[in-house]
Amino acid sequence: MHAPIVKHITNHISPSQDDLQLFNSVLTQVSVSKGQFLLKSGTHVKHQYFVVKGCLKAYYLDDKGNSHIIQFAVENWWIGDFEAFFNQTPAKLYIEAIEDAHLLSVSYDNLQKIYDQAPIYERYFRLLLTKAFIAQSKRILSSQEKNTKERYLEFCASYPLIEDRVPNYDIANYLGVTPENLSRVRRLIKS
Amino acid sequence: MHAPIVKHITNHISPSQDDLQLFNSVLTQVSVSKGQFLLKSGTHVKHQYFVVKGCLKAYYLDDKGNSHIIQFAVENWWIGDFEAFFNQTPAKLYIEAIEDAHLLSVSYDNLQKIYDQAPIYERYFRLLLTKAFIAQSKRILSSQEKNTKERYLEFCASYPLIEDRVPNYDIANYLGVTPENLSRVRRLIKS
DNA sequence: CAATATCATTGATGTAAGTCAATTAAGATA
DNA sequence: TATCTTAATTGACTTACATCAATGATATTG
Repeated sequence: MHAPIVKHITNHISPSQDDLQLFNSVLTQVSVSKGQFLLKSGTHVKHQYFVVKGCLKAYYLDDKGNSHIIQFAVENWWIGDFEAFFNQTPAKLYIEAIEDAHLLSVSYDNLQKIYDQAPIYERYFRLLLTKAFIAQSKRILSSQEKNTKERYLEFCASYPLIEDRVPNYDIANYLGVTPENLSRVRRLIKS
Repeated sequence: MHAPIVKHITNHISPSQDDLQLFNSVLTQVSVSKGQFLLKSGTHVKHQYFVVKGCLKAYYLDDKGNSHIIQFAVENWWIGDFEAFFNQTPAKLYIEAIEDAHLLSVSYDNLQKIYDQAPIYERYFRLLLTKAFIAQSKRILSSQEKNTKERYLEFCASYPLIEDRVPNYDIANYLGVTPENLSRVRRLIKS
């Protein structure tokens, strides 16, 4: 049994031992070292990933070649190209390790099997999605009502585990501002 | 049986007649006329709403008194203060009818009951949430990589049913720009 | 059908953040 | 530890969009 994910699951739902056993039976261990890719745009998305150890980023490359970080992930976060996984269409995202990482993966087919055999996992992912949806709503609101300084402080407060593990230019990218602008904002905050 | 919502449900899952009967049994009809509120910030959020007829907006009022439209809803959309409903905390949103509207409501307690009695509805809402989550991701990306003109065109293409039923200042607000700016952008598009 | 809000448009000006270019600081590698 | 690479900072300048103020166009209502 993979302790970290079991804990994450039981924090959200109350599965039977059999349910837990079932989920564990389909997990595969994956490792990526810093700078390597867990997923590349254009490829088939077979898995979603749970982070046991390490730090990763998911980003999108637009028509102009600019990257846009969608999500960071550290210990006990799920990461993947959610849309491509759900629709089983080619990946639009790159997922890259910012630190050496150790993950657990679950495949699309196995997940469908699990939903049918243990419907409690419908609830697990419904709850995760609900929380992710709410977090996203806040990100949209924040980008509309707040300036860069406020958004940066909010980011540091919300993701203290991430702030020190990720370069500033990645944080700037996530916030949708330039590294230059974030640098100036950080100077203002310090003084 | 309420035909529109039955159709919406069966577009996503395959419930038994009993499952459908159960869901229908907890629905309540609600009507609001244009300009009236379905929900106000600070109140207890008992329900989520399915739009049978009409058009509504959900918005947030920030510290500075500025409003931010989170969501529009027309026929066959769900609307509500999702976060407050899920956490059963006081509403942060206002939901106001842009047109006279006719809705179906489901209460928090009844929804929990339904989840337990007919787990297939866990799947229904998981699927809805997944789609909403993906749509939100696109909204975040769009606001980062595109200018006002591109975002406005994208909005019109994505929500043709909404574009003509909502005043321009509401669309501007949803896009996070001023009505003046949207007006100028629309002029550029026409010429 | 006036009278009166409400909404959309236009112009003039201000500002936060972007861009481009150079410099300094910090990490990585040999 | 010296070298090379990558990241962060700073300055000068540009730009998209906001703000403020006025006017023109639609609705709404007595």
